[in-house]
Amino acid sequence: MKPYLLVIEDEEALATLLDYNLDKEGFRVDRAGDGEEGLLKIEEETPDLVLLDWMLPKVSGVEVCRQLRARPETRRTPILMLTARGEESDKVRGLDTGADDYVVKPFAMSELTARIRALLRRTRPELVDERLEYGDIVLDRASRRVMRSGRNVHLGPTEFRLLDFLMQRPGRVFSRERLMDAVWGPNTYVELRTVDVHVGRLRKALREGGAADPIRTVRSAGYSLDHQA
Amino acid sequence: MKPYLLVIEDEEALATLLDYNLDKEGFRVDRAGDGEEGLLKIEEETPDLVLLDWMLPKVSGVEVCRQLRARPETRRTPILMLTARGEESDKVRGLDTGADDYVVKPFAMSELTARIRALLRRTRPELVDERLEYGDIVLDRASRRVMRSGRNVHLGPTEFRLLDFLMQRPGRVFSRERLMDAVWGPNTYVELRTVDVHVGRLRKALREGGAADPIRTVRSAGYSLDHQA
DNA sequence: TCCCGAGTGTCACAAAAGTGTCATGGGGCG
DNA sequence: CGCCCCATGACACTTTTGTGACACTCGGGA
Repeated sequence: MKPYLLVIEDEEALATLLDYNLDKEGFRVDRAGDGEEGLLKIEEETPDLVLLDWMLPKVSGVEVCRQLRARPETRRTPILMLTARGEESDKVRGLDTGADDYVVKPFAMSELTARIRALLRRTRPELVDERLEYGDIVLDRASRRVMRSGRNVHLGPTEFRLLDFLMQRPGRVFSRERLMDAVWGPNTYVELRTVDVHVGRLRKALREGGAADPIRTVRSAGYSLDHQA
Repeated sequence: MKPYLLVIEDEEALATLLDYNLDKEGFRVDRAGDGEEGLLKIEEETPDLVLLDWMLPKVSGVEVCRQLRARPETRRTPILMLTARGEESDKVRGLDTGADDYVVKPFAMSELTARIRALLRRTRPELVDERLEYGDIVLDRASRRVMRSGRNVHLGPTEFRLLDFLMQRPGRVFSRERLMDAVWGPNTYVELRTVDVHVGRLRKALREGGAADPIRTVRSAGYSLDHQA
């Protein structure tokens, strides 16, 4: 749901600051203290964007860049470099290292988030955009509205979050546990079958007016937003 | 189907935590309280990866490492060491004990799973990859879909797991016992012939639309996913 | 304060989908 | 030519999912 950023930065103070501010801006943030750790975390879960310090212990920023560009899963992952003033700046400016953008320390947090959003919009618009679309379904976050083929669909808050989540990765199957975590929050104690009920309600609302059911049930696995069949 | 991890750790609290979290991450986990028990369990069933505490009663972590490296079945089994801060760290860091990686306690669960996945990807990519292909058959774990020559193939949960398993080692022949273990789980009491029935159902589903039977029956031995002779 | 309506979480029961066994009939292989 | 060994349809049984009903909570308004 939230964009997932990985901050690879060895300077503890800066990392904490970034962590705090980016979290406040609505990003999910994880942190790595050096290039090696960063690469590992990336392997676990591909971030939506990487904030990368230029100078790093163990594996340098340039090297991390190179490796990310070499892997198919991360070839298109945006990389934003953090550089100190004067630090190899010519090379960085050209961005021929594979990074997509850079900021020079010290920088204003607002400038950073602006650049982050710009990069994200380019690669994964569904993460920052106010509106998600799938087939004839449109979900508008700003106005909290859902339309299907132009017709307004009324959803309760839970159904709205559920659809929002499903629309971020259409086709992918999510277990009830996963949906519970994503939609209800990770520390909620609710009957798992409650997910079924809400999926049912969402389905009913989306089918209003005779449209096809856009949710696929995968027996013994979960649900996905998907073309049937 | 699920990667099988063995946790060798004497600290009850940590072991339970690991058990719980790794299970949630989709691994099958077994636990041993000391090195001796660990070696026994490994002999019973070779794990896909071993999580090994450095300090252990009876047989130490280092010794377990050594013994695993000495046996052909486990020579290539990845070992991830768990060490307390400062504990023999130089020696561990060099990984000259035979371990493939290590984490220092206390550690974030996300870091641990990242490293586990990284190691598994290195040795057994088919265990963690999202998509398997063989000939014109594509199995996508994320969307839980199987396609043959672009046509969607509907499979029940058991047939899906069965195909998943067969696709991990195409061409190789598996006995009914082996398939039973892998697909039904090691503690299931079901008639062996049931495998035949499910193979039959899988075949039927895959032949849908006139395609050739991709499963080879090896008389008095088992089945394999294979081009027919 | 009290009432009301939208939203939620549970349950129970029905329906759908998937499973395990068995019996029967072929077929391959010595 | 016989044996095994396998393929397969039938079927009773389980498991999993869909859904309507219902009781509760929580903010507004009146």
